[in-house]
Amino acid sequence: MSKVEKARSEATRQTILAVAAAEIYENGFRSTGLSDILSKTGLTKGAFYHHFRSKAELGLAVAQEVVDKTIRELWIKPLQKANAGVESLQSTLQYAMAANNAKAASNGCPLCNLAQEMANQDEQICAVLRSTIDDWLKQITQVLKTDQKNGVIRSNIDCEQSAYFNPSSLQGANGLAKPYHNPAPFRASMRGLIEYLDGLKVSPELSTA
Amino acid sequence: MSKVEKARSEATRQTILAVAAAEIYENGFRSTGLSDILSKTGLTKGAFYHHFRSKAELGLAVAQEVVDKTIRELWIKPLQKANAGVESLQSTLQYAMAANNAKAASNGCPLCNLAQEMANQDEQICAVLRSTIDDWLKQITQVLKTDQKNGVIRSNIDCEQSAYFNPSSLQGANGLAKPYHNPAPFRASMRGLIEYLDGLKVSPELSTA
DNA sequence: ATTACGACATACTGACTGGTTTGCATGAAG
DNA sequence: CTTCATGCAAACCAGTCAGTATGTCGTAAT
Repeated sequence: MSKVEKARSEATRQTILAVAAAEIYENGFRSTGLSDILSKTGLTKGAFYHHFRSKAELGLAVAQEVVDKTIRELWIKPLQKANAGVESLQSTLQYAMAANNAKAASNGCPLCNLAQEMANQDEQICAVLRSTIDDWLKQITQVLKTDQKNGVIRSNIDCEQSAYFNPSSLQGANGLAKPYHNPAPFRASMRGLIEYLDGLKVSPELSTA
Repeated sequence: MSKVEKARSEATRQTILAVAAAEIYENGFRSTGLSDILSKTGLTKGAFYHHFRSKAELGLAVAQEVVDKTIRELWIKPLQKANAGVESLQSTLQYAMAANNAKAASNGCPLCNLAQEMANQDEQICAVLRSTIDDWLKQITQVLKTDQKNGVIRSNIDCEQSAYFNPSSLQGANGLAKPYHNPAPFRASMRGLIEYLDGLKVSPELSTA
């Protein structure tokens, strides 16, 4: 296997992964047929089953190679810079609010979608999602504790619990908005979450006033 | 059609509805085959298609005759008693927290599940879910406004927006907990929501301290 | 030049899906 | 006692699904 061959092979695999992730994001895992993926990639079943042993394995790959990475890139990494505090957390939310549009509103959050659909169907995918969420929670907890140590947020706050509340509300904002097909409910919920975070601060200044 | 016949017919319809709702709640609409429903009811296809014209119509019926009613009974009605305020809202959340167990954690919220799965698949179901949510939001808004008028919660609170935040966070708490198969994440998120509601009050006394 | 293997394409299979058709039992109406 | 619609059962149908078996082409090592 030459380097050129290997690269081309990996490229088709990535093509399948990307298209599958997009399709699953929009219509769900179960509703996405292999035929949908194949026609959109221009590939055939032979290609698919050369790279994946089953549709379930594809789902797992999407979870750990697309969804997980997306969450880390968009939600965890921005919190990893030095001295990141509640403000950083809030700015990720502000950004998500601004970026949300009708299509994103209908589609929701890729992580949440998978979790929702596969919770009772595929334990392996659940495990992947749990590890993603766990790391997300850890990062938020650290951010809160940093601010707590710096006297930015109140000392009686349970940082772990408050950390839970963040991805939770974010998922909820996504989920509630889906049947509305527009970003308004999402944004309203997000403003609520931002206010909640304001409430954690020692001197609660309403940033959304 | 005699009264006896009519009653028996309606009974089988309700049987189908109930079993279908349970099955959909656990595994989703798409993953629930008619065969699953039929075998669990002991009925046949003939019976099913006598009462429903299609599987889609069954989904719609489940949405408006089971899910909608459940939400109203469990979440909206408790807020309709006279002088219901934030405390009433918080006690519904406390109740949900206590009632949640491993199975409920895995299954999530029936409304959220349907919304999540059908957002891009069935606009009629979306419409039903929207009307349920809308009524829910209206009721919460009224509860908040009542307390606002009574000076229980702060006057600068945007009641509509805060109302959105409630079902949203509730759905999120359900969604986040699903892949964990246990109630802990759900409860942590719910405590966060209860604290948020505490924060709306004029004199914020931490009820969860 | 030959062999061998990786990267796919083509064609096919069996299971299962939602949906239809037809038949039959029962109880009410004339 | 017959007639007839209702409520359902049983068998069947066409389409779709994931998955497989086999073939082909290009590259690369020998």
